[in-house]
Amino acid sequence: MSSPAGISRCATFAPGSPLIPPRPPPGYASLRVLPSEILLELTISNRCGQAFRWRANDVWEPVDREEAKRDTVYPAGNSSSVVTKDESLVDAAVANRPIKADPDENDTSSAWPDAEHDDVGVKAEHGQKKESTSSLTGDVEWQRWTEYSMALSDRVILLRQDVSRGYVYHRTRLPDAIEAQLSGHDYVELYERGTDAWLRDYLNLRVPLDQMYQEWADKDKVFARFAKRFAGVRMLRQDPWECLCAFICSSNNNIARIGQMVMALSHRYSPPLLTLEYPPPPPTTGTDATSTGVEAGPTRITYHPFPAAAALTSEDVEGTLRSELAFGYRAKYIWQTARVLAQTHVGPEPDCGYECRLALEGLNLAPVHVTTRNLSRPATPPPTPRKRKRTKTDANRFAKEGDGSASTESSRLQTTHSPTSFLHSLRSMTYPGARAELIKFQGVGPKVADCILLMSMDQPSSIPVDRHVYQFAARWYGMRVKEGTKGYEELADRFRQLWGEYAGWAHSVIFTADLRSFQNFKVEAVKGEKVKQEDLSSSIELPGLNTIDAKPFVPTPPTAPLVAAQPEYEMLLKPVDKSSYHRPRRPVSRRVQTLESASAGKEPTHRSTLEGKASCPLRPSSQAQTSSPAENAHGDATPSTTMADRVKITRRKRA
DNA sequence: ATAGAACCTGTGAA
DNA sequence: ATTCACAGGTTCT
Repeated sequence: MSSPAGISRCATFAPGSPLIPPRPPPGYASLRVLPSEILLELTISNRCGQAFRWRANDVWEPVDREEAKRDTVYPAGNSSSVVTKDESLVDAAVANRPIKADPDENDTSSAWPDAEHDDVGVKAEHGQKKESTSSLTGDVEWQRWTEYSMALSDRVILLRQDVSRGYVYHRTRLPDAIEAQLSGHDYVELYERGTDAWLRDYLNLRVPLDQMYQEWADKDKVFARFAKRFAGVRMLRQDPWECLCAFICSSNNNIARIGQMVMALSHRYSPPLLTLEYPPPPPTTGTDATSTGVEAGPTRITYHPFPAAAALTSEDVEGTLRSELAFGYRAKYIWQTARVLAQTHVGPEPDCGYECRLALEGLNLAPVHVTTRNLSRPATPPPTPRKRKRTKTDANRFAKEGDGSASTESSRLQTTHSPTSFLHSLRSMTYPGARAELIKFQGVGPKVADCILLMSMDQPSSIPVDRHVYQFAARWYGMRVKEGTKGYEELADRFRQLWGEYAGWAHSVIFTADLRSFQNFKVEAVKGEKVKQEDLSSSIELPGLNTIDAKPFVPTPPTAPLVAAQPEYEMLLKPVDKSSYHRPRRPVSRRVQTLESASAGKEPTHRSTLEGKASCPLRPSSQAQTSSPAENAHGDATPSTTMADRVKITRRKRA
């Protein structure tokens, strides 16, 4: 166990030897995962377009010189976690207690007291009161972490990745009232274990990613180009309801705004769970505020769970989403979807903490919590020759019926599922069956359905064919199809032919590599010299790829082989890809449309109001290193206006 | 059955 | 200062 001497700060990589024991920060538990199996930055970061609710905060900790004396023996090899039973773990956890949300705050514009501020993590004014940081004596060495955090229904999960050692560290934060009462034993037994189980499930750790990378790279030269630089792109197993909402928001939208919308939805329609405080960077780092001289205060973040469908069913939701949260035309889709779900599946929602409970019990499917008796639809793929297909318009009508006054037709369709359990139950359906169910919702088409299936419903072969896919299919694979239903399916099938059962996972690697947000990811910047983009745009010799005959591909239920983490991992630092491809121009007709809508008395696109300039430091400025100014709002979470800032004006014409 | 147009909003670039 | 294209599409005609 020879650890390199100088790996103190944000080591991009060092070989993750199983012999190197984990060194979790105080209060954190360890989960053994090599970076080739998952790289959080490429997976849960809200820049990836997969999950949208994780925050990324920089945290600095003084480097502990003397070896942390931990009594645990860490097994080498496969992913296995160690939950330290040491009481000091709990002590440390309780020491840094979360701050309560201000109860006196009076916010009329929102349902929850803090909703105007917390979703952006307001910087506190006073930078003097440093409570947790040790007094910084002369030459303290600081280590910077990126900490990801997200609220589940009953807790906040904190995640850090130690790439050099091959561990993910996690920690559970609870509301004040609960955390104060817990003994160390309870903390571990009631919460930390559940978090660990949830994390394994959520991160899909049973799938051997590194091994699949090798297989994909063998079959696909294009994939091989990205395999090293974009190692660790793993598909999450997200909550279906949240995933459904997020990808309804995704239509005709960019990743940054999708994330903002999902966050805004949470903060507006679910109560605050707890507030955490992130200290400002230590002065010694000299990364940030040295130029300004302004001592930054701590960043406070209040976490909200994702709201249940029932919270989005009241009449005013659509208008609120539209005028206050700037959802645009997607407001109606979200509202209708929530309404149809809540009125169709009338069983009680699972209690708080169901995510971890499900994972702890090893139950992948929803029907555990709710009896699924009078299902109107079979749990197996529906026999397609139905008399009269239930159309989206029908669903729309159904949504608009009064709450209690269910027509005979409606009541016949009701189930004892809850919205949550119904969506979970789609995980046990076949790909076409679950897809058909999803497409019934307004705002869900083939692409969005495939996103949901891939990212939350155990359909790893599902390939969402979007603009990117058409583009790189043509450019890199020579697959040219006409955009449209037929081309969509053909393209997806051909990629399934190429990549196999987990084709959707491979697709995600290419997709991520194709994001402009990651255009410079792990690319050594040659000083002053721009790397030419011809590398990627130039045609690549790919004999055979163009002639894959599109046999119908029948997706199979996912298998879950145990992960065999590869101990070796090499990072490629070749400055190969600095691509920015040129997207195809859209039809000129859009110009007309824009002009027309602008002249239709809408609010101006750019508001000049400055009053609501509250920044949105989802990530501290030091972390936003987007080098491409052309990045469409990816690089920084600093909108010109806040959600609460906008004035409601438009009474939309409803056709 | 298949094309086009329309749809909200925010941002960088021209 | 203004305008425009574009962003992980879907719905309607």
